[in-house]
Amino acid sequence: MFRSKINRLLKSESPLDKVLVKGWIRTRRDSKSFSFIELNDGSCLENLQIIASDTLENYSQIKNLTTGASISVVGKMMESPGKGQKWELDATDIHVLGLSPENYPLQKKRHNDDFLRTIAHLRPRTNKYGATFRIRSELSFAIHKYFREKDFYYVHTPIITASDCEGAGEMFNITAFDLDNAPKVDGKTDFSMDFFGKEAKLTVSGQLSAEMLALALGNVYTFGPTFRAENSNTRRHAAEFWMVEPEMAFYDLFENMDLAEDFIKSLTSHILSHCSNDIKLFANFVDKNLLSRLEKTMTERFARITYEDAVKIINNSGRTFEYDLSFGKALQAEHERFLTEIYFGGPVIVYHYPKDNSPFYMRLNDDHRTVANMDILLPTVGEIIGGSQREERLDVLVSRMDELGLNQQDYWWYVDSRKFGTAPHSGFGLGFERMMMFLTGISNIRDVIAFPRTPKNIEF
RNA sequence: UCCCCAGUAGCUCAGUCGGUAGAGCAGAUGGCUGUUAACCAUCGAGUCCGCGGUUCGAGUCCGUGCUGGGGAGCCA
Repeated sequence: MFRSKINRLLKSESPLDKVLVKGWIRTRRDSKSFSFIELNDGSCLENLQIIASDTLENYSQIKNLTTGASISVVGKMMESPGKGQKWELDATDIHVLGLSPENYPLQKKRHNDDFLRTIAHLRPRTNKYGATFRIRSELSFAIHKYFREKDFYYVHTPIITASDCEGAGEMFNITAFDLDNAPKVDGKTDFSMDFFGKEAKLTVSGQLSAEMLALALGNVYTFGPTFRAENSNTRRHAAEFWMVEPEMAFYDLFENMDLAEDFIKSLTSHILSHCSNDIKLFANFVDKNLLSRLEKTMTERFARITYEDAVKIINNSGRTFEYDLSFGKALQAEHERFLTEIYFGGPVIVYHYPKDNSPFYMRLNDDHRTVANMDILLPTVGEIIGGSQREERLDVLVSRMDELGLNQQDYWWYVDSRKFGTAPHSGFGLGFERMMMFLTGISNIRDVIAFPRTPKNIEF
């Protein structure tokens, strides 16, 4: 017999004679001659109310079922005489698939996020985390849909890499050596004997590879896992996270910004229309300002200011900040929050940052002191996008690499792309989990990843 | 890595001045009831995070370690 999903059943226009559902019990209440069972199968936030009559042959067993138990139910779906739900399932047959003893950690009341993190294997069974992971799935789909409709190609870039990309960010080493017995030369590990014949790492970005594909296919994007071995202990950082990195041939910085802004608006709109019930949960219980913030993001144009103007605004704000700011200094978290949460009260694009402290691949501006890059800052989550127009001029690129002390040999193929048919191009990286945080109001990145990896945390 | 906070029943928490552990929820039993985190009664439930110290006596004070969280830095 075909198993129905609860999300489909609840949308039914008419009663159904015989349906089969399977799921987990959220709660059970007794009445005089029957028992109410709230069943959830993960297909939606809502439960299906099951009526289990005492005429069922295994009623004594059913009466002892507790929160968390899994069952299979055959019955007739009819209009519910009670308030609070349109449909209910009058069971003709209930099979118990798995019991849930009294020490089942999840109860029908609210738990806090700290505790749920310690039972990451069970928390998807709660309303909030079920909703989170359904939205995460839908957001992934929305990304592919967006780019497909714009004729971008989805490309896969290596997860194992030999170059340390931007030189920024600690990387995880990977090796096939037995670490207690690795070959050595002059006291140092001899990576020429290792699997790849040189030191290998987990990628921190697919950008350099994606550029090569953009310079062949036109517009491309990557969407995959990224790794940082930074000892970051914050609610916004994880050691393993997902990043979306579009890369577009013949785009300048401003076309790059236009795409990034449209992308964020489109994803927001997609989730609001396709996950409305799940989003309502977050609007009601997690963040009261969620809907107005998302609405504003979709309809209003993002503010755009240069880094230099940002510095002026901050210094003329009349506010005192912990860190002083002048040209050349990095915007601190407190400055970014001021811009996006207070001064503009919405998304802000800050562009043309100082050349110093910028990576070698960002295109040098004509003023020779700034580069053609941009960050997009969102209220509550901070930086969600970092992007730039890439340096396509061979001579400028090479002198920048020299300036920063990078070895050209390590990037020979990247430099090659500027020797043969070089072209202006641009791209950006969007932090997928930070987008999830923005859309749900969830304040900790550990709560938008099923099994998060952070320093000292790899339990699940 | 630095600064701050926390760790008590399966869960959420209380615990006064240092005097030997107590509520709600969950569970079990009984009652009531087309219920909505149902309700009422009864019962069982503890390595008070670990180690060391002060004290006649430590959940409580001191030191230290571990774990978790918040903020900062780094970034997406």
